[in-house]
Amino acid sequence: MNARMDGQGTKGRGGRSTIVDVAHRAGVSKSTVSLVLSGSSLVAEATRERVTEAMATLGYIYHRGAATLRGAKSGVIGMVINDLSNPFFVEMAIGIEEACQVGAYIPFIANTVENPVRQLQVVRSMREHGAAGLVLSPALGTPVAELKPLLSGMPVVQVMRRLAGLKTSIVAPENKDGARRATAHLIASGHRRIAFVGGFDSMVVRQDRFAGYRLALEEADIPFDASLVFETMTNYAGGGAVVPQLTNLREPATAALCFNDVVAIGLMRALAASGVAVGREFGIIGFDDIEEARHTVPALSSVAVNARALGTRAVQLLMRQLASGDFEPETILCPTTLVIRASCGTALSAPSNSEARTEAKSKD
Amino acid sequence: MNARMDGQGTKGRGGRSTIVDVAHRAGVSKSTVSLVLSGSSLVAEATRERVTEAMATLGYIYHRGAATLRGAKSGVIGMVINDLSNPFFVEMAIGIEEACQVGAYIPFIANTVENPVRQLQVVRSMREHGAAGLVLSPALGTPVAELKPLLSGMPVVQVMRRLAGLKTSIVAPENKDGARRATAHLIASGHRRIAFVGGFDSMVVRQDRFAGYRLALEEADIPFDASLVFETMTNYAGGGAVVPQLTNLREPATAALCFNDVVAIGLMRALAASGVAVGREFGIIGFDDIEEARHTVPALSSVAVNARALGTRAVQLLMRQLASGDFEPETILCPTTLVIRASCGTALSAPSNSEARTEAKSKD
DNA sequence: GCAGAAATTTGGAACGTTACAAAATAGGTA
DNA sequence: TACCTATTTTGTAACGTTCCAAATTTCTGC
Repeated sequence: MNARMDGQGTKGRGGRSTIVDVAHRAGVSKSTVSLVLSGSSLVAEATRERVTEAMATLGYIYHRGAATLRGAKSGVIGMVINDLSNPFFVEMAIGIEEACQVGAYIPFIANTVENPVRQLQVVRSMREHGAAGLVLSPALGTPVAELKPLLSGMPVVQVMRRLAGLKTSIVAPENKDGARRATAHLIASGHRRIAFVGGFDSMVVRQDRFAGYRLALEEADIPFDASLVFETMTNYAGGGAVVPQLTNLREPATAALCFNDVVAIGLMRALAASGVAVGREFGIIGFDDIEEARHTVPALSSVAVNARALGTRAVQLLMRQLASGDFEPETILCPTTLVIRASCGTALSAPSNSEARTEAKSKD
Repeated sequence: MNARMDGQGTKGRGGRSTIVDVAHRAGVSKSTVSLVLSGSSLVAEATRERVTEAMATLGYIYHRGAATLRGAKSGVIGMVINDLSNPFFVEMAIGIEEACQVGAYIPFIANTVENPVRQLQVVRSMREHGAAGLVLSPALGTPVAELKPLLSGMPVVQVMRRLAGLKTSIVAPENKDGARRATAHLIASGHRRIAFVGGFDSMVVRQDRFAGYRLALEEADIPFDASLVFETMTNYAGGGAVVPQLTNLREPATAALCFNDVVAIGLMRALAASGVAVGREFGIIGFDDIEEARHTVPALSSVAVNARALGTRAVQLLMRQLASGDFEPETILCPTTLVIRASCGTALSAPSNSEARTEAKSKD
């Protein structure tokens, strides 16, 4: 209408070229460009080509913000992970990504570093950016009351962990059953003084695993001894930290079920450093079966949680809800596998637990 | 103007409440709400409180898409990482996050799994979502021609790796110098047949490290022998794969500088499995100094690259450019440290290299 | 060559936000 | 009280996109 703009580019002044610029260049209306963008079959092949070409030469970039304004779905799934320095969660994140990819969603990861404040920021930010849904592995000590309003109206799947007061879909391993089987294995190998090491009582996951541990004791008529339970950080250092108390028990423990592999490895290293022959004198079973468990000396027995599968299932559930529009909470429990290696010392006398898997030495 | 809407909520029908709903509820105009949102000092304290309260009760969520439409900056930094299953890059990612946090930016991570196609998708998606800048650790084999147009007009820092034809800011370790010092250490310990293991010639990082290796040989007047150079995948398996050829050399090698720690550990395990006493019979030095290097048996000597610092510096640079609006490419090289442990067997006879650090046994 | 159908294309009018200029209100002072 | 200055508040016009109804073009069969 008014004077025509400067030669090439014809950008909308902000540097970024718009759908209108493209339309101009291709000699069509912006509606047509929009149609091309959405892959509509209405537009004629020749036109489509002309438009596509114009987009390429102008370096057009789709402005998703403008689109969501009109109600378009963003195609982004937010994944909020508590601790990416833990290889277990990394593995889970990879599973999440894989599943997103097949569903044509793009995952944006945020690492909360177990910091509830940061988690709040990050969830809000994802929300503001129009994420279609969230996969959440919540930080420890998350204040549910503050988090909840940020999640309303969008599908959320809590994976691996779950918050006490937050009613969303959940994908988690069968923690209780896994811990029960691991403990039963130790018992069947002759242990009766079995410690439970790692985590804090406030963690729901620990509650589950701990419950499995107690259940196995109960089933074997072994009295529960609270002095065998050690709360500690869930990292290498945490595992190492309990050694002084563990070795100073009046009635010594002969084995330990650890909250996770990282704790188990920390414990194993510290015990070895203080002269205890792990595997022969002391049995250890971890939880999660991270990659490293295969490479420690002795190799660590562990309750295998398929982290990748966990992530994958979570996204599949989320995508299903997204597709159906029905966000009704749903819970999926994934089975675990007891993997017997050298650290529990008793591979030979392994009981007839059909669900246990003893790894061949040559497997590595 | 027309009939008033239904009681509570008064949402804009899409479920999400808007600035207008808030304004209505607080009895002010939407302009005022916008002012409150941006923390302007123009608005009276009483009004601000009323508005804030209205936002809380309505569960208002800021629509960043609408804001960017008006030219607002998004406050998001995209971080595109080639491989999050590699602990080195995870550590770097954590550094990136930390730095983002202090700068009040929110990082969104995307893992490209070394897949250039996925990388393209992910970069485009970040762009579409209005990321203010990008920290990029590019995937191997990235087609620069396709990537370049997606990056125009936004500040980008390549970290750790760099693409041959892509002119952006760069933050990288002093690869050449680190490799030179590590090789010199092996030479000073009496080795003359030193292999270079891992990576492919197309990787710029490997070119740098390889150049340092050759420089050290040259400085010691040791002729270069191409049969000592092994190209292989940069993972555990890659390191293990070279053992057959390595042990079948006419003139055997007595030591190896590896492209990175993961390769070195793979090599170490495979050598140990075939009966070679690493540390005594064969010296190995890795690169990156990942956490695991401290825990292998024997402990792995390595050229320490401070991954976290690398990430931090990259973001700092990016934020500086974002603040100044000057996106002129800049290169930052971070120094490396040679960490001598047991795997190169010669800690005792360590040369007078003032920059080398020999780790005390008690350090662990 | 024409009506009717089918295939394409096209103007707006939103969507939720911000910036700007202008309006309203409050606070002093003569 | 009337006037001037600060202090607050508010319409209005974008921003780049999609959607819908309506307009235009291209095909059919006669």
